[in-house]
Amino acid sequence: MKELLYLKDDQLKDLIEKIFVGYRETFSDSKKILDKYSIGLAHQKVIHLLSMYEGISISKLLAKLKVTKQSLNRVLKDLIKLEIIVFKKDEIDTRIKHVYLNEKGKKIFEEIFLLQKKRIYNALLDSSSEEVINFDKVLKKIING
Amino acid sequence: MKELLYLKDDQLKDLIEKIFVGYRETFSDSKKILDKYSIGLAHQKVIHLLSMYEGISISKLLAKLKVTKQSLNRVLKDLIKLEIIVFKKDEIDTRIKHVYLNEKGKKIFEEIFLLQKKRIYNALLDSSSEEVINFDKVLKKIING
DNA sequence: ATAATATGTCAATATAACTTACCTATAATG
DNA sequence: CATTATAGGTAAGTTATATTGACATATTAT
Repeated sequence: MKELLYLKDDQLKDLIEKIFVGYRETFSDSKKILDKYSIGLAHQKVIHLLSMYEGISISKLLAKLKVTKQSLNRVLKDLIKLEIIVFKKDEIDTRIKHVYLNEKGKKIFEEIFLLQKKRIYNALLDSSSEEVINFDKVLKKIING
Repeated sequence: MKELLYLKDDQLKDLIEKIFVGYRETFSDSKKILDKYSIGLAHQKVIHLLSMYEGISISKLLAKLKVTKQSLNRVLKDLIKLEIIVFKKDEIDTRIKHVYLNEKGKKIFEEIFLLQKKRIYNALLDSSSEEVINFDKVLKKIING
């Protein structure tokens, strides 16, 4: 954007609203499935990360979620009750706990993801690969702020 | 993306995580200012929309926020106590209430926005105008699902 | 031996939202 | 004019998610 010399506040406000709405809609499509298993948005996020990062440690999960361990533990306890996660101690450093979705957990994730990904999938399908690459690029820059 | 024939689940998972992180970071930069006025994220969103849509009606505000009116009213009462919003009845249909930020409200919004926009501003500044246009395009497609 | 790290837990509180129910005022429509 | 719809408000109780602060245990690193 250097060539434009300025970025108008109105454009920035508009983008901020869109980031909010995009997030909200992306994480509300799968609500029916969450209700089916009596879990919520916090559980969905944890399951999502467990699917992406199999065997992630508690501290890394905390770092990705940016919540306190008290908050995360409530969610993990619910997922244990649901019988969808398992833990394995690190073989070298036994303080570290690795968290995994079991088969049931993976199935439930697929149920959630099937609904959630539709919105993104359709948006990308309707875009050129360059548009998609640029979307990803800018989003990454926003995150790395 | 039609030319690619498929979109991998891993790419979609990654984007969904980024959408979450992008939202969270975008709405956490201004926390210090919110604390200063003893308000929270819900208030920030309302103030943001009032800055974008001056004189918006209650029902349109509700539609944009997608919350219940009980929830919105808690926030509006706090903003009234803070003395930063005013109402004007619609001249034609007096059932309709238009909501405005007053001068104090506009100043507080600017304080919040100054911190919040930096992240987006820098990301856009570091991008080509085509990247920015494509980011906006894809985000719009995600929203309009 | 001591300090740091990884994790867990108890208790209290805060924030933002929800459901259910009911209310007033005004406008639109037959 | 009577009825219905719309715009908005309110009360009570509840839920979801997160916080702070304090403390505890096991293990690893120095």
